[in-house]
Amino acid sequence: MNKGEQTKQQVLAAALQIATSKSFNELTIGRLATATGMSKSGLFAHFNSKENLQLAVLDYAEQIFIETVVIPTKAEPSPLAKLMKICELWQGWYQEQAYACIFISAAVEFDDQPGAVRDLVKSQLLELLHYLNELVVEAIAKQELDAQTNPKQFTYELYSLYLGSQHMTWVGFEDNTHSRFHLALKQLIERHKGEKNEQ
Amino acid sequence: MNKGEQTKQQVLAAALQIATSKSFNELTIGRLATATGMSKSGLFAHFNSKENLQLAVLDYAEQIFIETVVIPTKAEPSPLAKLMKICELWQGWYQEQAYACIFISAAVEFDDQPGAVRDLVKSQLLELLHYLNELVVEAIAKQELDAQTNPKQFTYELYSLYLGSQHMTWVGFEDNTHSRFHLALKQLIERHKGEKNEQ
DNA sequence: TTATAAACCGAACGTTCGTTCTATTTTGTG
DNA sequence: CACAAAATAGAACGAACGTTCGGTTTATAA
Repeated sequence: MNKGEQTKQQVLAAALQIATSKSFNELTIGRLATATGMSKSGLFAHFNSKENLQLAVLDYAEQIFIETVVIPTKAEPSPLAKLMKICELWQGWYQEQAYACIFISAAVEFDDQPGAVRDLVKSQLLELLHYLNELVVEAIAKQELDAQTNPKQFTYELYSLYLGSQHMTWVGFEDNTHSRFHLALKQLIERHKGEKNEQ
Repeated sequence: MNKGEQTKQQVLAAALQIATSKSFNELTIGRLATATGMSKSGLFAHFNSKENLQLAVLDYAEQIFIETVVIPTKAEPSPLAKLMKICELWQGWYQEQAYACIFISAAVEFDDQPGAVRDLVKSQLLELLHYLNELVVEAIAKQELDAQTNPKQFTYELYSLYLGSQHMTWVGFEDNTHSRFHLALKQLIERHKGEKNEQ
């Protein structure tokens, strides 16, 4: 690996740290330069624009997200087990040293300003939803979930609970062990498991 | 009403417009001055600090939120009807000209920076949750909902769906009529209505 | 109507922002 | 080792930020 790529990785790691523990607005070139002990211009040369830096950070974050919560899932024996494993790893992902998942806060911060960053965040989140949905479809195929289960509806409700778990924990309507989240999740799955249920 | 209070209200209206359609970070004194046709210093004199402006905007937003989605609820005959009415009005509240509810985006923007603004947002959101929870408790008392229903758990799941509806709509996993949200809501309520259900 | 207070403006402050230059140092290669 | 290329630094830019201050206009009450 070049010297260039090497320091770029270090810069990205520091940048992700800032964007996660603070926010994307606070991820400024000057601050990042200080954090890495570089000069503003020296650091800037790696990205050539603020927008490129933001895009690179999101790519880097996705890479780590995949390593941290998607890859470990592959070992699970069945689609439903994978799904549950993701839910478990999710909490650790965002809660390491931040209040919220970086993709979600990026979505909120960029939702109103058109551009490449917004487009990337949107596609990343959509990709995750599609992956989850795929697992749900597979779980139905393997009869782990009810045949009448609407996959997208299931995915929608599952992901809503994930969103809820972050928000509620921050606001103080959930404890640190996420017990409400886990209970809701358990019931969501059981509801789509056996016999005939509503609709 | 004084001249002072009068223009202050106009300023707050413009400020809320900016904070809603753009974001709180983009609510800058210079921009707000331009939007209202005032000078920076003249406008500044009404608040004496940026933080006071932000606090004032949140208060103003809460006021409008109450007028728009809480007050109209009072006319409903029962707690459960009130609850459903709120869910209906919610969508119109945030979707007027923004992607997200201002309180939620404020929560994300300030979640990592301690101070009066963060404390206010947190208390406002918690207050809403407590109000919802109160309605659930009343609905149980009037036997509109199952006696075994855990109110806070119900509130948690209800609000998670609300969070989901915003996020999913933005990301493109929900249609404009919020059909998944409404289906999930309907099933959540029916699940806690009749006979014996899970847990 | 006149005096006083409230409201507002214009200019400037020190900072920080993203970005652009021109050097200088460091790295990798023949 | 030498030399080109890549990486980094330093200084400066125009713009925007929040804030302060002195002065001018406007509203309000006697």
